[in-house]
Amino acid sequence: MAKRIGIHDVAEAAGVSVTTASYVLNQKANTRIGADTAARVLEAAKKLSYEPNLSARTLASRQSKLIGVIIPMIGAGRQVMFSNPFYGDFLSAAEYTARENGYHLLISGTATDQNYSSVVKTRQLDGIIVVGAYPGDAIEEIKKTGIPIVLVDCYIEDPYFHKIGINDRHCGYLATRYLLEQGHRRIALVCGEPSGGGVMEQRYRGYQDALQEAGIAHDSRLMYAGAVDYSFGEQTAAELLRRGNGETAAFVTSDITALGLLNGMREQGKSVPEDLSIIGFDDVSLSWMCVPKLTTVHQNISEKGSLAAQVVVDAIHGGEKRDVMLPVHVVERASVRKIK
Amino acid sequence: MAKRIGIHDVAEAAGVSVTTASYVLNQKANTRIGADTAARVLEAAKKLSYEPNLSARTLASRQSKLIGVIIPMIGAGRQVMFSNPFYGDFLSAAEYTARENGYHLLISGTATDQNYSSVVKTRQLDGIIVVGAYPGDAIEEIKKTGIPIVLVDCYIEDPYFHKIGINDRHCGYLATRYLLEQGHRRIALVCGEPSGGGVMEQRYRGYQDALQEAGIAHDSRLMYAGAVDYSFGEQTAAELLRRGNGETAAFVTSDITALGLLNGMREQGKSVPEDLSIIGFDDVSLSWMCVPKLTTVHQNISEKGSLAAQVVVDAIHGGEKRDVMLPVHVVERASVRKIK
DNA sequence: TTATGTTGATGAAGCGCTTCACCAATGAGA
DNA sequence: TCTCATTGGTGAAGCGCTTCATCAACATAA
Repeated sequence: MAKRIGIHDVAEAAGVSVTTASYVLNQKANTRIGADTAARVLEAAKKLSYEPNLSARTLASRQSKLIGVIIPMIGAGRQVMFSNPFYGDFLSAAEYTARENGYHLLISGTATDQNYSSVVKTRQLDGIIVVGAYPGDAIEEIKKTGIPIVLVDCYIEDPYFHKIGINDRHCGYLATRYLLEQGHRRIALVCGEPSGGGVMEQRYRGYQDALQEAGIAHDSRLMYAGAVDYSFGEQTAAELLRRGNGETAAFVTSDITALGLLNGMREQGKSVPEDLSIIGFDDVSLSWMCVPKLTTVHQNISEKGSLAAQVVVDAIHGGEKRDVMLPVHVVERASVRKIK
Repeated sequence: MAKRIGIHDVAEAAGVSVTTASYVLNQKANTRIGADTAARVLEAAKKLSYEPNLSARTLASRQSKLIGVIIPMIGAGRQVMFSNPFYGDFLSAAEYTARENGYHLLISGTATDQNYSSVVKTRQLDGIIVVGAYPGDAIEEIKKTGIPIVLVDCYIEDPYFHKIGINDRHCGYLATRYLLEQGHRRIALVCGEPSGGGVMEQRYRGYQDALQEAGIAHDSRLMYAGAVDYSFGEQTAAELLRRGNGETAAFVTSDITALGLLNGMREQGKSVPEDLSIIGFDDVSLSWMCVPKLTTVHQNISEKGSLAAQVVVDAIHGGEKRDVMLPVHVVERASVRKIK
């Protein structure tokens, strides 16, 4: 383990003071350093392959260059954190963009919404990204620390937060209208808990909007609410057949659940889209990893992740309040059939 | 943003010196502090809801309580980092165990094997977990930093590294033997690049072992080597039918690829397991998220992730060299049929 | 009595970096 | 000539914590 080389060594090698080296290395603005001096420092740093000690930097500057990510709905224990591939894609993109901006991501693994504010403090997080929080969650606690917070897919009214999301209500409307356009009249809604002010509630409303527009009375017997996972979709297949309400199509508010429903139907001896048309939501990779490929509401998950990182970085640098709505569209594949 | 309270405040509140507070808070051994004094400090810390500043701690103690994770095969750009759900499960478990031990995980998102040693230095990582590295990778660089390194699913002969894995060769043998036991004779092998000394090579060998044991000559025309992803499996379905070598079964060395093959076959108008039996590898959640459910070689991914974290933590604390082989077994589901 | 431990607690020196306040030198303006 | 900016650069004080060396007080052994 070679002797760790510090800024002191760089300064010495370049024949300048530590202060000067620090200024150059940090490309500080409003600080007058001659071009040639700067070049000398940079060269020395490169030659010694100097790597700054971030702990020291953080301590002195009060900036950790670390961004926290909270995903409240992740499972307990050491179970499936990314059961929904949405998060994998999201995080991957966020990580990339954060890194490009000189930040690292600290991902909260367990249901740590409670004690996450402790991490914020101990690790001196510069900013934080929260995905899918419901009103009433413990974000308020973090808010107290005063760092920028970006809410993704959250419907929390508070000007303090930056926001990124899609128009979930409109999405629900689009998906349902698409089904209607294909001639369907009895349309099931399979979704996560549609209460509590989250995205599910919005998508549910959109579903109602479309039905209403088409002059179809809302029939609560066509609603199947439960978890946002594969199993619920699978169970719903059985339940749907048991109830026998004659649905010809289903709007499922997440691809993972849609996949469960699709496979569940097949296990029940039914086929998709012949016996039931299905439209999903998210357009995760899973949606084309099945037969038939899933028709779904596409949202650009990578873009969302990347933007979340960008917004939080900008906010850290004093950027203004952001509130972004990303575009979506229905992508037609093979799980919906047209009926005359 | 309330004034940040430090160890100084705790010490003051407890009426002791900062040193004493520090000793108590860190539960330092070999340090004589009276029980009542310790209690006072702890109480003060709790009352003030003191959270240590990890940067300061890291700087002073040279321990970051941060563990790096490198996954070399992740994609470029902001694309799919966790395209293979294996990683999600693995990381989730590793994160949990690390956290339980007072460590956080720093996950490398892009193909940073090159510059990762820079992260090791700048963030002062205490240890590192490397998944699926091939010999010749830039781990040597990191090795120079002297921190404990745990290699997961790697076949690199070097006593410096701790190792966790499964007996991939035996796994390949088990999977193939299972197929043989079900009466199959012409068995395709669909795998990632079986060269370069990685797990794929081992599984390939196991496949050969089983064939040899059964007195079946190895037929290279039954081999399909390519990427470890869904698309390759899908393509292989077409290729397999094109070649027309009469395989009745396939051993696919990863579930994600197996799923691609399974769905690909269906798209080609064939059915599984009637026209082709498939056995996968890993037993990721995807393997039961399909119809028919996938027969596969089960490995406990969560256990692997958890153990990786535990081993690196132990190593940081001076634990001895570990070299663990986790057990595996074939889990029978519905993608393999018995032929007489 | 003195020497020797033992227990409980502390002062102060950093860890490697940032940043404020300040300084020396030079040029411009009057 | 003197003053006042401007440019280029530096000294030193921390950031909040750990940890080494040291100490006071008291008990025990000789």
